[in-house]
Amino acid sequence: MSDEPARLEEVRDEFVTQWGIMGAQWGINRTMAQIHALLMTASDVMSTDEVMEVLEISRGNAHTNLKDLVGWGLIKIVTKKGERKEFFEAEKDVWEIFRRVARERKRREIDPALETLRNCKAATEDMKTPNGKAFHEQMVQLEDFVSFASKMGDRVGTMQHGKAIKLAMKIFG
Amino acid sequence: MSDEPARLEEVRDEFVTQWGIMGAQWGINRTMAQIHALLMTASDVMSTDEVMEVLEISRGNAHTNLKDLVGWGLIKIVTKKGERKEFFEAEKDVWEIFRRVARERKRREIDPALETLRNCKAATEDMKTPNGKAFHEQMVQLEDFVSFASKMGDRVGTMQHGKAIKLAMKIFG
DNA sequence: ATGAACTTTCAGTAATTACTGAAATCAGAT
DNA sequence: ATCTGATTTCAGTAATTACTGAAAGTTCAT
Repeated sequence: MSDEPARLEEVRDEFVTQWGIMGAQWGINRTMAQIHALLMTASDVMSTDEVMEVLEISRGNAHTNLKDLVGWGLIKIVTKKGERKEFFEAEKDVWEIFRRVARERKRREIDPALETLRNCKAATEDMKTPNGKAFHEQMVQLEDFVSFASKMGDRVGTMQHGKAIKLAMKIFG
Repeated sequence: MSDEPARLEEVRDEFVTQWGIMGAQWGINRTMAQIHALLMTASDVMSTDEVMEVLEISRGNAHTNLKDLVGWGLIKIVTKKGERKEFFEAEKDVWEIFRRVARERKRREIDPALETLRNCKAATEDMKTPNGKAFHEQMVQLEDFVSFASKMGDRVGTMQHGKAIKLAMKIFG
């Protein structure tokens, strides 16, 4: 039986790899998801150089993706006193991660879709032909649904963990 | 003021384009999303050739993406009697679309992630070092959350529109 | 069996997206 | 002002993903 630290590294590697694949299936890029997985399971903050080394990626790539993760609110920059370098630390609370991803995806994906739907709805408001009316009605249906999803996103995004758990129990308990 | 059919075509084009962009931001390919948008707003079934013509894409491309959409359960093949050709028709009910997408994404993305998490959890079950314990705990947290999400997906995937509305009202009303 | 109408596959190519590495820039210490 | 240790940018390149078009396959009528 191999020693524990070595086994841990192996398992962690598997996790990082799979998280990367998963990220890629969603719209997120593989490296960004891998860095996130790495930091989520790091026992301490990491520097850009450490990330570069572990994942064997270039400085530019590491830099870009670390900053993107900061943009998503999934990791934050920490500075050590006396050190000039930046270090990174991931949010580890799962509920918090979910909230931030939900908020960000809503902002980037749902909101623009909603705008288009509203345009298309408005532009066909007054149509009289059966086709025009049918199209308009489809836009109404979509807009209703997506704006509902958007509101849910807002709700969840501001909900505390405890509240969410209670709510979940009520629904699925 | 231009005539209604022409205006409708313009608006519909905008919708198709934007739906394609949205699809691309999610993991779905642009063309597939465009075809879906096209069929969702079609007043009648469409053939492969019609789709090719409207979107100006090749036969191979149209074919592949139409079949993928069938695989997602978002459109279905209809045959007209006397005609040998296949025609396609989209599910237009928004709730039904949502259910099918939820079901499919769960199957393709959530379930495999869950398997990895369970592996990583099991592989670190017995660890004694602080790092091993911390990693294990993180896997437990993630597994709990993702399996919860998975269960939600199942629930929603089998829920009827009316039930869902009532539930939503209870939560967000 | 032959052929017409249609569907499916796939090798080659185009388009898109991600990554590298080196140069430019920045910020604090001397 | 200069140097040092770091961050940021970006032109060029690599990798990935999507698309084309033509050939092969299928199905049904004759």
